[in-house]
Amino acid sequence: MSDQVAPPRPSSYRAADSLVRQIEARIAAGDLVDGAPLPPERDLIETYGVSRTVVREAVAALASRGLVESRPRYRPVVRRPGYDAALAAADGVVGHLLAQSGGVKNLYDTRIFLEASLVRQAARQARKDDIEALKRALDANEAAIPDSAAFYRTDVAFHAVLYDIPKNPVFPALHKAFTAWLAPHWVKMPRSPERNRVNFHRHSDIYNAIRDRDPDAAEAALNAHLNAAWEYVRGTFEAI
Amino acid sequence: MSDQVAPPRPSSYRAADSLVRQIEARIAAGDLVDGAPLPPERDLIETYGVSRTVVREAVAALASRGLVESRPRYRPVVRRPGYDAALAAADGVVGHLLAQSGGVKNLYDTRIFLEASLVRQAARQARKDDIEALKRALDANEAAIPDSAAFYRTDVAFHAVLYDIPKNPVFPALHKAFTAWLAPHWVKMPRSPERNRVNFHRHSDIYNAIRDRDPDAAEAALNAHLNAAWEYVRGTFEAI
DNA sequence: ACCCTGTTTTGGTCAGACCAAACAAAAGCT
DNA sequence: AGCTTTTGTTTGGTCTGACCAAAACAGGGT
Repeated sequence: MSDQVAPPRPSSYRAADSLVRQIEARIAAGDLVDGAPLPPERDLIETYGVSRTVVREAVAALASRGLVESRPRYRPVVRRPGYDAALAAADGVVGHLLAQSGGVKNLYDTRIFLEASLVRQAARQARKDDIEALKRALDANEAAIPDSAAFYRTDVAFHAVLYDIPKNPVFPALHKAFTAWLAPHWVKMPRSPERNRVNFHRHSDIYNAIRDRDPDAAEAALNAHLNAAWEYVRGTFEAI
Repeated sequence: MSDQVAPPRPSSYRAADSLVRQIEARIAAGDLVDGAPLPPERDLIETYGVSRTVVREAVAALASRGLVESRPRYRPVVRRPGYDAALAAADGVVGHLLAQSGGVKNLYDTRIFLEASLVRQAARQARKDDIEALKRALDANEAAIPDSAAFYRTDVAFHAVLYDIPKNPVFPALHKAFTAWLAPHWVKMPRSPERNRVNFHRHSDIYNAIRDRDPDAAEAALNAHLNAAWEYVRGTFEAI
């Protein structure tokens, strides 16, 4: 009865890799649905005829790929991967990159570059409801000027609308990733209602340019906005 | 919900996590140099006073983060993370995304968007030596017209120059990632000297526009180029 | 020097065990 | 009944110790 169910031992490749592929297939096939817990490790042992070591390694690999979400003592939860999961997988490495010299600047420059292109695109192709959504985000931003915490949230939300306009799910995922990665430096930036008001006006400039279908003005406004913000953030890690 | 890209650490007291952090620190501190093999598992057991299980889990986690490179039966090799490692970490998930409906299109659209912005930027800010490098790549591309395999390589190399112009290491990493992810579909695209010649002329258009400092023309040429290419690629996975 | 061979390392896998947190059901209280 | 408490079970996390096979190493013969 202690006979092995797994017959072939390829011996050149890891058993865990094989298990990973099998579970991946089950997720892709819908056998393991999103949100449902993964079968217990001991069940997987029987099902696939491997040792617990292999199962655990496979689950860990799945988790690192974002296909399952495993909290310390809970059953791992299956996650059909989304575009944000892809970026989340890069999270660990990005942490190191940010710690390296110039890491924050490189990433932030990339964001500015991307976002400048987004507003340019928006000025040319945004639909009416996109512009309305942008307006709503702008209004919410204005209303939050007195409250710096709320202002930060509405600030992020305003920019998020920009990433939604192309209707490509990659962009919102990028926005989430950028804000998550840069937030640690961001929150250290001094904030005040006065600064909030200035930032709101920058947002307003961007909105107006998009509404007026002026790509160059939109791009210029956004660059001015984010470059100014950079100056404020830079002070928080002069040591690097 | 504040669904973060980085899974918030839920007061996890996993021994492996602690080990991961310690080894990370040693890599960051230069104690473990890039390219050197990681200490044997049994040494780590003694050094950190944990079981082999924990050590192996930690090494696996490190590997998934791209901090070490572990082939099946070799000593893991330390890798100081670069920007491409970050994208490589996302590789696993991206594979699933590409398999999903519209996945390839979403990613390719993102690439077109990015690259269009790059050429626009290049037309405005490329330095003389950038333009010379582009010219060299273009010439190599022309010379390779008769040889489809060589043409593909020089094609990629030409686009790579575009990503180098901003002098931001994030972009070349993105280029590597994009080509790696899209290559499987790309190689299935029918190729011929005639098609190569057409593509070369598109490249030539892009180069000329950049040299002439005409952002709009550069962007238009690139969009025409990549959108045309999409039409050829699309046929390779109509099933999706 | 070079190639072959036997020994030692070292990663990969397995088995069985224990603990503590999470979960679920039964028991107790209001 | 409805809710809280207790208890038993499940399940992930860790440890120990062992074995195998491939890689790295050390000699030995040519």
